[in-house]
Amino acid sequence: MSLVTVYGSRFTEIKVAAPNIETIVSLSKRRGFVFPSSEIYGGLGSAWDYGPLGVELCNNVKRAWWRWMVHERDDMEGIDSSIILNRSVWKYSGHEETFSDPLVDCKECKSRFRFDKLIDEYILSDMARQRVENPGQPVKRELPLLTEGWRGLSILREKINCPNCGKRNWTNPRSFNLMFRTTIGAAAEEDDPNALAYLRPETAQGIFINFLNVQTTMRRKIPFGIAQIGKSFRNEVTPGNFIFRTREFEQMEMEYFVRPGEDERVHQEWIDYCFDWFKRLGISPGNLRFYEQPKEELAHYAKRTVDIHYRFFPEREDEERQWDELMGIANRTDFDLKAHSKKPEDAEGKRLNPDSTEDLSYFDEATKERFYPYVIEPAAGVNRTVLAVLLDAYTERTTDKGEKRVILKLHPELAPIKVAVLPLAKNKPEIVSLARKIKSELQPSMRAVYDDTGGIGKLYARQDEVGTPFCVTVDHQSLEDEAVTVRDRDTWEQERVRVAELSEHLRKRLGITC
RNA sequence: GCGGGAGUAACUCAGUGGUAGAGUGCGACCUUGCCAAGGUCGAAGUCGCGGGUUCAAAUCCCGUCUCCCGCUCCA
Repeated sequence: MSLVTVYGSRFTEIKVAAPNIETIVSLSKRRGFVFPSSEIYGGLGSAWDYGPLGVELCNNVKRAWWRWMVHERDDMEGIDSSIILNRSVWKYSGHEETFSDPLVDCKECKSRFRFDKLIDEYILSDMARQRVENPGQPVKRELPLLTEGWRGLSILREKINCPNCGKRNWTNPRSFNLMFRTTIGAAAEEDDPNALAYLRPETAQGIFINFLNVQTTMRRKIPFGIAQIGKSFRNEVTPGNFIFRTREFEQMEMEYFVRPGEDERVHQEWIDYCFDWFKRLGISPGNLRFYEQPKEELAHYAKRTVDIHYRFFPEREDEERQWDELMGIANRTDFDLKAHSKKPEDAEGKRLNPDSTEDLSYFDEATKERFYPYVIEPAAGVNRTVLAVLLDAYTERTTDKGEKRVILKLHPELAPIKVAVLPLAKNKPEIVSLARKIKSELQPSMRAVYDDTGGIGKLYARQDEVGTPFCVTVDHQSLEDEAVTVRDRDTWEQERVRVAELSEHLRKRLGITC
């Protein structure tokens, strides 16, 4: 097939804009990617619905991840665990206790503070004061830190003034658990502790509790991983920034089980492997970076965590604040498998987990050793990935006529629509029916649409704006030479392709192999 | 939760007490046929919601919800 440039580039400038989130929100709504949820009832804070194009994009992101993470590897299995799990899962994973923020309010000025932080600050400054006042004397720590309970309450009441207004009139500390609660059983009372259940705040626990099921049924040897994609729910104190932080979100998580001692090396391998994935999705490396979480920020289960950041907020002045988390790759050690196992005992021989019926340790046949595997966890958000992909693909181009054109340079694998078939003359029935026929023939192997409402320029512009990689135009000549024009979204170059070879031609350029 | 800003058509917005508007987009038809062409016609908003003041409220007042920015927070 010969490359015939029927029509050369007609743009004078390509401006890769640094779009702010507002631009993407507007485009998303206008073109059917993302709608504000429950809009006709005034909306629901921080909830978004994916429209016809958005759901295609989401599904494509998930499919790409699954293929990269599961199908292309030899050491991976997938599962889909339920969202509501036995409450004990969250008790022993530490989420019931740790996944919450204790807050107090100043009744005078209505300011709100983290209770534990106030106490910690007071104790540290009190210790500093002792050092100054009694140099050389042993320093007395006034009270235990938060991990030992609410015993800081009297300190708060007696010694801490509101940092904002200086008064001392506190509410009781209240625990804001980030897990959504519900009750199981239609007739259960809302506050019945036996009926209490949580919506999962992470998909990981569903993997840990199935570790043995997967390992034995699939006859897996360590190292291997289990992947899962699914919804999670967190009652965030401050959600926001479009789909960046929502209370309901979708995660793509994988737990990779390794022998203790090999965890640090494998962790680093996964960090690099994951970074490559985002590059593979077409995201510019200049908008990606690594972020090593400082020790004090680490989650309760993590030994080391490295995040992959995306420059979500390029409009912010403070360079550091332009970046935020896209994916976290954590070394969770053997914390979770051990926590869910019935075997481990404390110093006095008492079982640490009296509720579990299984021991989730692994027996290595080669070395005849039994141990709890360490876990490396790459966890990414579907929604954040979609947002990053949209931001990164957004391009503005100024044509010769000075018109601004929006082009979404999505990776072909992610594009909601792969090809649009457009008749050049819609008042010629032969051309229209040929175009419709071509569209029908492409349909089974790729997402294809037909459109004839408008001049050709408008039809191209519409497809550019939603990231369709290819447009196929059918003209008078097509009726004679059985060939059509394939127009490229990024270069606007055209080539003539025989109809008989069209499907294969497009599949090749789209990278569709199956 | 506090402070500030905002909410009018699908999108971007004008409209400071007197009949609800523009551009874009959308639909139909005519004309045209390779980068948002032109023309004609059309659909679409109880001006976020509730109350109050007024002869009359998108507009003034009170309440409330939502969004944005800042504070606080963010496995």
